[in-house]
Amino acid sequence: MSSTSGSGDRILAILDLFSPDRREWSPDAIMAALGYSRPTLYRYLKTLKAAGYLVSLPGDGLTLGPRVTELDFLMQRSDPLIATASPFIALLAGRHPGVALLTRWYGSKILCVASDRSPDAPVSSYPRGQPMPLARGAISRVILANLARRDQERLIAERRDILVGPDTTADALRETYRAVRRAGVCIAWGEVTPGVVGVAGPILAAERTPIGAISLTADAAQMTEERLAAITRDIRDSAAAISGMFCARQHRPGDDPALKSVASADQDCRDSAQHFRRRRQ
Amino acid sequence: MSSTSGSGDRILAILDLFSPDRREWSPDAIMAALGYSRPTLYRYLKTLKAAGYLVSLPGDGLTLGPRVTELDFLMQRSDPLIATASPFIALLAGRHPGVALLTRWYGSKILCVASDRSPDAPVSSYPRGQPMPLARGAISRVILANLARRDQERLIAERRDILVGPDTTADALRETYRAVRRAGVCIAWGEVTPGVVGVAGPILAAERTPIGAISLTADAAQMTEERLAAITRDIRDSAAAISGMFCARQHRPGDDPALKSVASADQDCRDSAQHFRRRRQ
DNA sequence: AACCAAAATCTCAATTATTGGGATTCAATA
DNA sequence: TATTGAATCCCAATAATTGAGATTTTGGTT
Repeated sequence: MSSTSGSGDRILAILDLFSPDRREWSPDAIMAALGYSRPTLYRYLKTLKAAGYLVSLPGDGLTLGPRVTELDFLMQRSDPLIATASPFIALLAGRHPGVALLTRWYGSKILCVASDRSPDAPVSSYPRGQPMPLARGAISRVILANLARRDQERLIAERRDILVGPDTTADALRETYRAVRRAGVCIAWGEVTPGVVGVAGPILAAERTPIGAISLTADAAQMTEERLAAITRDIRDSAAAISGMFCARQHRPGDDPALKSVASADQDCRDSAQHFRRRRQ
Repeated sequence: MSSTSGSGDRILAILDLFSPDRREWSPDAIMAALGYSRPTLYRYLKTLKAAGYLVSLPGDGLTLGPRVTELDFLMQRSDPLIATASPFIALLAGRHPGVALLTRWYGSKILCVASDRSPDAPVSSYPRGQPMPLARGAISRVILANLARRDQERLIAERRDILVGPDTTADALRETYRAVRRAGVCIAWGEVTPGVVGVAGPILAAERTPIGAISLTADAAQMTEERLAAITRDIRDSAAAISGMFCARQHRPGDDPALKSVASADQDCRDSAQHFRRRRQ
């Protein structure tokens, strides 16, 4: 990460200030937080406001503006990963009572980008758009486990504070990751939400780097051994199928992979999964 | 709009390329479209990709990335206009069969930022995130009608192509706007969607500038005169109430106006509307 | 209506950070 | 392994960004 475009970074840094804890910022607060001079900041704000990324509040304050909604609307229809994975999510939620999620890995964050739930599922606490914890749960673990060695090490070093705790050493982590990676799936009991079991599989891009995960969370109290085995199998197959289809996409660019039906997803799930796993060797 | 931050604008311009018609862009296409040099473009792209605004597709292409989803998630919970207007939208959709929308005006676009529909409503073609046409429909007209004189003129001049057509002169437009402004509400029959009637009221900020609109669209075939009168009254009152509440907000900053119930919105609808209209004189 | 304080914008010189041509490295494919 | 195209690096030139301070605008108050 050598050369970045400084000015652009400084503008985007303003958007980074907005968080669930602080959804309104005054110009002065931004100045203090980022150390920009007044004219410079107002120039940046003019740009961001003109484009709709920020809007003024009555009084003096700023919040995120409608342009982000517009972009998200587009993004939802643009991301081929979402298009590819949607039928699988529906399939999972249809077969097993629970909440199926598609999450994406970016920067060093995990974000839910699509979800589906069975009619009788407990309400999910992680709807679309919600960042997921990096240190806990099946999703995060299955992603971290599939990182390239050096990325994994970098992350362990950088986020030592949250990844390594009183009951986890760095070495234990590495061992866990190795096992998860080999298994191709990860199961976690009540790590994110008590009383809920989560099963997650990795979505891997061509170079074998994880770009996201597919998962199902279900009520732990109603979980049986067979059911868990079935879920695990479905998750693993779905993850493999999605990975394979997503990579294959590159050969038919511009081809809008019209949302596939749940039925055909089911088929793909069996077919592609095998092919893909075979190729992995 | 004299001094803008050039570098930042050039970065954001990249995001503007993405549209429903073209959701994938290759670096070369961007270079051609915007005329940036190769190193510069790649620097920009690195910034945008690192922040998650763009992601690489398999092959070589880029699409919008998960960061916009994250921001939208936040925005939805940050925008006090949405918080203020939500109960009114619910109220409208509850009282009248149809689709109630909250739209925001920014730049020179109209965007739907929240919606609700009655159980028996025909499906809306304008969900959250969807841009609305500038030249047709009750929403656009009620917003344009309430623009400050010079903004209105500027817009008429700039978007002459879509605003002034074979059956509309600029003067007729101005006259229409004047009438709509005076009425405080606008009704349009089948302009956006055939067979559908739309009623919209303006949401005005402190300085009387429109920042959005609240509207209800309903099946024209099932519309009666009384019903339309009732809707019109509700829309006008809601719009006035929201405008008043939104402006009042500035005196209790940081105060999270916890979502009000539909019942209390109903009350506000009557109360505030009168106050606000009185103040308008 | 006139006034006041705070917010937003402007001016402009200094300088710094950005730019782009060309060379180079990296990565994927045959 | 050779080959092509994509992505990055290098570095001097320059054009664009920056910020102190002055100025205007805005919104609220007496």
